[in-house]
Amino acid sequence: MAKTGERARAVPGSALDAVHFALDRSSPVPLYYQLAQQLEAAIEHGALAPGNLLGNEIDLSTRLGLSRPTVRQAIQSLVDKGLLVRRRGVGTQVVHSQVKRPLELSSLYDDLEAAGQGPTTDVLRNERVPATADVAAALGIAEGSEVTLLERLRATHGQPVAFLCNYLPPALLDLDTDRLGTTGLYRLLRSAGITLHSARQTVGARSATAEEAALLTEKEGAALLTMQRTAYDDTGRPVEYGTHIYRASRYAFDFQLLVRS
Amino acid sequence: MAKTGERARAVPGSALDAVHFALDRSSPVPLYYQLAQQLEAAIEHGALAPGNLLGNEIDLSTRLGLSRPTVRQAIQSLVDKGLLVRRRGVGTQVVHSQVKRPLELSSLYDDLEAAGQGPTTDVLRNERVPATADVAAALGIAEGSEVTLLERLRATHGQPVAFLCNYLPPALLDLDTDRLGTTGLYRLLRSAGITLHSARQTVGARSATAEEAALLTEKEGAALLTMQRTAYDDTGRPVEYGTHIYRASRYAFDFQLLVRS
DNA sequence: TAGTGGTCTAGACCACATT
DNA sequence: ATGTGGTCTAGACCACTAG
Repeated sequence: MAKTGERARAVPGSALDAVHFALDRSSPVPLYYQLAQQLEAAIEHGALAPGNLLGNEIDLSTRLGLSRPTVRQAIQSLVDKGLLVRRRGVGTQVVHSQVKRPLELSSLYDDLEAAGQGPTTDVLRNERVPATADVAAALGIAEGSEVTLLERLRATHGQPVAFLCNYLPPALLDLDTDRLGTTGLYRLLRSAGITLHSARQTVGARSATAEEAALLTEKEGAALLTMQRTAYDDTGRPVEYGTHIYRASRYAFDFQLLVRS
Repeated sequence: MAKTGERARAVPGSALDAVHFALDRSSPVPLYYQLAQQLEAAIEHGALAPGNLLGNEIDLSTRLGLSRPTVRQAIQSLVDKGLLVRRRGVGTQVVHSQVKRPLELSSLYDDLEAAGQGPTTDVLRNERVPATADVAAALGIAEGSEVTLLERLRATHGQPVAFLCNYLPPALLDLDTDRLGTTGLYRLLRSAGITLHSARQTVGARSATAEEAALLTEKEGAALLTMQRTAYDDTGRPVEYGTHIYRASRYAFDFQLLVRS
């Protein structure tokens, strides 16, 4: 029925034919994940350029020796990441922009470290205190019950950047002051087996009080960026409540949002 | 083989037996989506309390007359939303916190309206101008090419809240100044068939200049919250670039993050 | 040992967009 | 009319967790 008769179909090639995929069925890594990673790598390093079609899922699955649902699962994970777009009746293509960094629960320490700023941390306080009303509400515990209070001053190149005040539920973990001086709180939580899952944040601004100004070596009345955050683990239990203030002259939040369909 | 003989198994009931699910196979709405919505409703209105087990997926699927993959798809969508947690060998349960609002590309207009603040908008400028270097870079177009410039002052109860400056790519759409006075930009874009997909934001703070102070009826030097945002559609093409300033005394960003696994 | 979710298969039919 | 992704089925085996 094909108009071109027996001639090989001059398909666009889908830009994916040149890419070699190596799937290891004996690996404990799921096949859909292996495929997703290799697709992502192909996009990242340019083998798949923005706008390129991926080729239909049926062909892809037979070519890879996988079932269509498995291939779909791989593709879907990249769609969720914002790297691919599906269009019914058209195909799947690479998004046109270089959107890369996903949204993250920003860790100030990691942010600064990634920027090569060599962050340092002074632990000002690390002790148990009774929970005030706002802290108790945020952590979902009784007012007056004991919580860990953590006050830290973070700096880069000897210049203060932020004052961090955090509260953790009782008996969650023992925080080693020494280790807090050399790493971030979230990394410490992670290494203790606590996986953060979500957080509620409020970001605002206000003028520095005299005390805050002295602490951060700003002038009284200087603009400060403020952030309150309650973080939850994967079961939805509050893990941390913090009140942070940042020198607006030296820090800003930078993040990427993905809109929920 | 059951130790209890013919007695009905005294299963915990899974708290889901009492919930009635109405699936309409003739509806154009996918079955997995119908199920997800009804599960979410059950969680929202308390029929499924935090910590409740959902019951295993096989039973659930036979009980609903669906296949397991379909039920899994419904459950997975709620897991992605952060409402459910899966634990291998244990089961699926409702998260322990009342995390509700997902992360959204915050629309100031919608935020204020949702808060019952009855926002008003003064359109100060709505015209075509040549793109400056920063605007051109953000929108991925040539410097000097024509873009739509939009300047708006937003207020509630007669009090200014924010000054919004936005740039849109050429020929994207014609913005009706009258409609901009009564709704938000994002809603206008949406009704024009443009679906936002992701955005890159930078949030900071600074002290108000004399002009800004006058515009927002603040004192010179007052703390302002600043936001720059580039928004992209679902193909990754830039759709809007904006520079906003907010009175810190009257506004803060409030949002929820979901950590990517 | 039993039960759970995690993964995977090999099909099927439908809705939508393009030609 | 054709080709695409969107949905759905009815199984299967495995890995992990619990008692």
